[in-house]
Amino acid sequence: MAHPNLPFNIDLLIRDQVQYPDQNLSIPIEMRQGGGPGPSLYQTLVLMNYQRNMLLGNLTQNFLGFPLLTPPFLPFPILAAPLPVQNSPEDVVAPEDINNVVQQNPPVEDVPYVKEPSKSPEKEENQRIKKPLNAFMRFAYENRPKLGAEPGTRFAQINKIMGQKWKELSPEERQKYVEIAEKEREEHKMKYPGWSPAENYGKAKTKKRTRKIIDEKRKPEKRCRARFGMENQHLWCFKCLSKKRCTYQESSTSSGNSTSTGSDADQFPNSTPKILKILTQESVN
DNA sequence: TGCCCTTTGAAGTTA
DNA sequence: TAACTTCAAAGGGCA
Repeated sequence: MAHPNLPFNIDLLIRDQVQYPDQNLSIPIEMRQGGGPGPSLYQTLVLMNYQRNMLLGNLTQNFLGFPLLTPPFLPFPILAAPLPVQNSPEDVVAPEDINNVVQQNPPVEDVPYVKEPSKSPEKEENQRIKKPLNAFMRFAYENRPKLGAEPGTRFAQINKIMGQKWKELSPEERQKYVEIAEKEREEHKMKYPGWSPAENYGKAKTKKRTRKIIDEKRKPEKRCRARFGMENQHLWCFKCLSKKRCTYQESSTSSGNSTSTGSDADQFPNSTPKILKILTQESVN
């Protein structure tokens, strides 16, 4: 049976692998078809590798019309040539010639490594195209190590210093980083045409920061510090004491038992119309 | 395990 | 067009 998406007969390939098990093909025995139902591991790997190369569009460097299998996708070197679908008998590489053919067609080394799509958030994090660094980020990236901060210094503190140093830069020095950032941005556009930073929305690890800002705008008057004052810290919730988000706020937010009967604007006096919309939607939910 | 801290700026979305 | 939102980097602290 020829696979409909393959330009060669994979079953013939497997058959040939299986027909000459004693001719030192160097294919691990566990990767040969064992006679059971379904494809063998080797067959599966061939298919996976073919699909990968189709995705990469890298079909130029191959032999007998099929890209070579290369690490890290296969734990062993390719030792047999896949066969064209409409192959004649002379097109078939005899098993004893396979190693010669492979030597004349060394595995492609410069195939870019593209990870297979994965459902895991961590792998998605590694796979997504990241935003190019802006001028300040480039400056901070290069100068953080030079700052010589003591081990254990919080990055929040380091970045405060970086922000201060950024402001202290002369226009000429700052322009240098602006130009680097612009160049990188252009290269990024060339490399990923059509990509938009919005594609990463919701994928970054720090995506919740804004929610906290919204929450603080939402009920700034209800935090323990504001409610009871610094002199009454014994009345604060433990989260406020440890400088975390106020327990009182969280409970009043989630329970929805607001005592206010006024308008949305009354409930969230410090909110902009946009934030009000978000907040009122959340209140309904 | 993953959010939080903190900075500036680019680029997107929304009103 | 202004205002707002998200995300780039870094690594320790903390729930």
